[in-house]
Amino acid sequence: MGAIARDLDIGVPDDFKRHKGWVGQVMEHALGAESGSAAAPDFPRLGVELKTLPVDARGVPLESTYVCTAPLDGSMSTRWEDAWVRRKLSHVLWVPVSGARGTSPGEREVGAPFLWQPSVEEDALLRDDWEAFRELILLGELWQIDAHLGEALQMRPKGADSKSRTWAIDDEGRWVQSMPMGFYLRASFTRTLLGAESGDPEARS
DNA sequence: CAATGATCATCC
DNA sequence: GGATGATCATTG
Repeated sequence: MGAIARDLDIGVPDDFKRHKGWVGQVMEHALGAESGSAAAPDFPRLGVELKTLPVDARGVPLESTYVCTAPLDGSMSTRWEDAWVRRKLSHVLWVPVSGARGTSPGEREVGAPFLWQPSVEEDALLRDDWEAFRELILLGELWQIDAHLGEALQMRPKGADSKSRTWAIDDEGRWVQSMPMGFYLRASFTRTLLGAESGDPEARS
């Protein structure tokens, strides 16, 4: 990663404490992704999202993967087919980047990227989780939501800090201020995507 | 504030 | 050691 960044005249930080998105930014630049912070795919003409995936030396994901914000204001779609989460995950170019926690950004190593489209089974798994979250969100039962829910997809806070607030609708239909939440893919799920690539039979099970 | 990009810090 | 909840930077 350090060599790639230097080629692109991008600075190489000593750690991620204040540069959490650095790997993703460098890869976007390196691969010619266009969108920046816009709500569009990284490769608009291809409809492909780019996601880096931190993995350890064995190729096992170390972190969950952010997908998108969860709308808590009643604007969430009713059908999975229309879900923003689903669109974002319909075509993903995964770029594994190795380095255990503590490995400096410049020392991280890029692995073999692979283009992924959810299989029928994966789509169904994501759909089940999403529909359960949809129920809680649309019923306004936000207090029931935490990161323990969901087999593949989970919901976690997604704000500048714990004081961040967004508008939501509670269980009696009232507008309330609530913590912004996002959808994330569990590391256990992304691990199954890498399994077929790793050559490790155990990783596929 | 919300979208993009994620990892950190701490608890279990 | 892994997962949860918190946090950091940047852009429009």
